[in-house]
Amino acid sequence: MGGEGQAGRGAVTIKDVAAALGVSHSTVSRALNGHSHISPEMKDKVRRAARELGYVVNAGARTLRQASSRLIGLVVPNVTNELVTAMMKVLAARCERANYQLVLCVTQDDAEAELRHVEMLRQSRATGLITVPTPFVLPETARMMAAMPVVQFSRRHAAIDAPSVTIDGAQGIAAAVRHLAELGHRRIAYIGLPDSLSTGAARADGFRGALASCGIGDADALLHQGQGSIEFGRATTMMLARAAAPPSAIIYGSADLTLGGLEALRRESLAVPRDLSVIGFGDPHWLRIYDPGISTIGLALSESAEAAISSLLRQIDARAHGAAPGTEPSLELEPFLVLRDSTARFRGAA
Amino acid sequence: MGGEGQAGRGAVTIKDVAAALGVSHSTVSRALNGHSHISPEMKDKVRRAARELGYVVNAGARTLRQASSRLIGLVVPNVTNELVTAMMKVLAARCERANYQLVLCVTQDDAEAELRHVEMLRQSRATGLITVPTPFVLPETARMMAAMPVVQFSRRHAAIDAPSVTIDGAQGIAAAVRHLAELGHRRIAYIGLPDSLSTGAARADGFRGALASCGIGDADALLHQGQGSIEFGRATTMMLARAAAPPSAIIYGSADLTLGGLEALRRESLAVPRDLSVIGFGDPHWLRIYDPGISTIGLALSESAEAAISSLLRQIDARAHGAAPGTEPSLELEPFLVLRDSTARFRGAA
DNA sequence: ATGAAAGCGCTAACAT
DNA sequence: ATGTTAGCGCTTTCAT
Repeated sequence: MGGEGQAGRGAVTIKDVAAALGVSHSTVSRALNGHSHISPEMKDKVRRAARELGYVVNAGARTLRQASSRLIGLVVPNVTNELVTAMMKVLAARCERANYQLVLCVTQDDAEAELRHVEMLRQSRATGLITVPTPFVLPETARMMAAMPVVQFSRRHAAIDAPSVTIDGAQGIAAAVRHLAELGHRRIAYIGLPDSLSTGAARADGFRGALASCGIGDADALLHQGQGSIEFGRATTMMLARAAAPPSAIIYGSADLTLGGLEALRRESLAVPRDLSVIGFGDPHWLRIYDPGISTIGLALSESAEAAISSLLRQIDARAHGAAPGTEPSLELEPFLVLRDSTARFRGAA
Repeated sequence: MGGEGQAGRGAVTIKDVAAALGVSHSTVSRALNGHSHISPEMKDKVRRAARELGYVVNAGARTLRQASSRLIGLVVPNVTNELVTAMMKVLAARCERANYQLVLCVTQDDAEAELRHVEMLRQSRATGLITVPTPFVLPETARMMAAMPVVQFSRRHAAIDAPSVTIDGAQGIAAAVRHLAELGHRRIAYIGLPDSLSTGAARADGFRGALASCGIGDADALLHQGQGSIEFGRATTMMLARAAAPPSAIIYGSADLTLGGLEALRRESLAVPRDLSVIGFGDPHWLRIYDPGISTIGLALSESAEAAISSLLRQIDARAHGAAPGTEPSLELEPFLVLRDSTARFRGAA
């Protein structure tokens, strides 16, 4: 049934199909691409012949002709973050429907890797890209990005001249602080991401600001920023739990930090929320298996992904129609507090 | 500082660089690609001019010439599975080093989507692909795959003529059963994936076989297969816990089922392992935050990913050297029991 | 060491 | 409605 469908050189081309039918190759092209002035029978004959010969259109040749490929880049630091997986999922679906291919680029937060990836995307004439930029984007990277439709997602970097879709982490953390303050807590700790990440800086700011506006001073002693690893969350929580003057509540600044924190709390057999109130960040399903259920700062995952993608698609459209660029607005979504059973009224020194 | 670096038509080409230097465009090509017979000074001049003009090689044109692109496809049902994320991570790293781009294709276990993705990969002359095949691969999909280097990962499908790297789920489940039987358990339940998935079928087989070889009959009453969702794990666990004759132990057949199960156990306040022994599947970090720590069937994640990638790369190499195909062996890795504190000696009726 | 020229597979004028 | 032709940007002979 049909030819061998060889890849590479020697593959069957429209010329082969044309020859087999005794027509010109442009007729084949037209038929295959559903052009207007082509007789239905011819269209059918061509279609049939093409599939019988195992013809597969050469996207490269088409790209060369049309000067733009149907690739969309997704440049992310890792592949396990909640926001990233949501983005992959939604973007993959959208790409499939719109006949784009999704090129996944993992930077591991290495600026050089980021540059190499963006370079390759430019080389393959990617239509656009969505990026969670590394902390220290190279000037060259920013310059390359300037030449294509780009959306910054989750994080943003000043050097990149592209709209962003982010989550208002400051508000999220502030809401958590306020909730705890209302419950009477004063010694509230925050374990978060480093200032090098735009997300880390914003969340820490939110923490400080909320503390101040709640009339709680001496923020810094309870503010811990470090690598966003499970390990750091665990170690810092352990340290805090064993401190001479432990906090009565801890807020986490990322899902991994929360995970490490919960592991530490279980090991230390801390009674939550009796001895310690806890608020996590993000809402992975496993927060529900901890006993008690962990209150947390929820993020509108697919919503933010959708927003970013729409922004990118609008830029792509604008470019296709030769419209003026630079009008795309940035967006900052509000997170929301998900209250479960891990916070309680402050009941005196632990 | 350099030109605008326009994308699409009007971008600067080697001809522009050549013109600017008053040399021929083939000289530019040679210089840029580091060919042998080219003077060092010329190489330098060209390099400098290229970067000053903002030249970016057109990968499409190169592909057209060389009849193969530097794309590797990863075709997966979803993007959250432990094995899949491990694969993405490892493959992304390998691709970056070897100058490939990783095209992520998410099928959602829909055979039609799978076909469309594989078709697009063929069209863009992808060098090869790694796939976690859908349960019901279309003949057309299998045929397209026959034309390129392919490795099946985690699952395998009979219609696809390509080596596979899988995990011996039957062994994993059997080991879990044996462990529980040694602890005196007789009423052992298994909650797993459906038979439509090769993984689901194998694991269920392993369960039945181990039960029989441990002299425990009446398997079917305690064998529950269904959608691998958190919800199914939760509902089935709930049902089992409340049954007239509940099991004294439960084994889960996927990480999501485990997650749902643990949620149910927490809700029902079942004492693990006193009232119920539990063994999970896979080893996501959150198994450590449940109290007690959950014993589980551990998988060699990166190892299996590496193996699959190596197999693919070997096929690609072989093809490049015109070697005979079809000699690549399949591999089945052994999972291992990770013992924590969720299993205990059977102590009579609950 | 460099230049000239051909051609990869396709699409899109421009003919007819 | 179909055929002819040119050319996208690149690599690669074949000359020189």
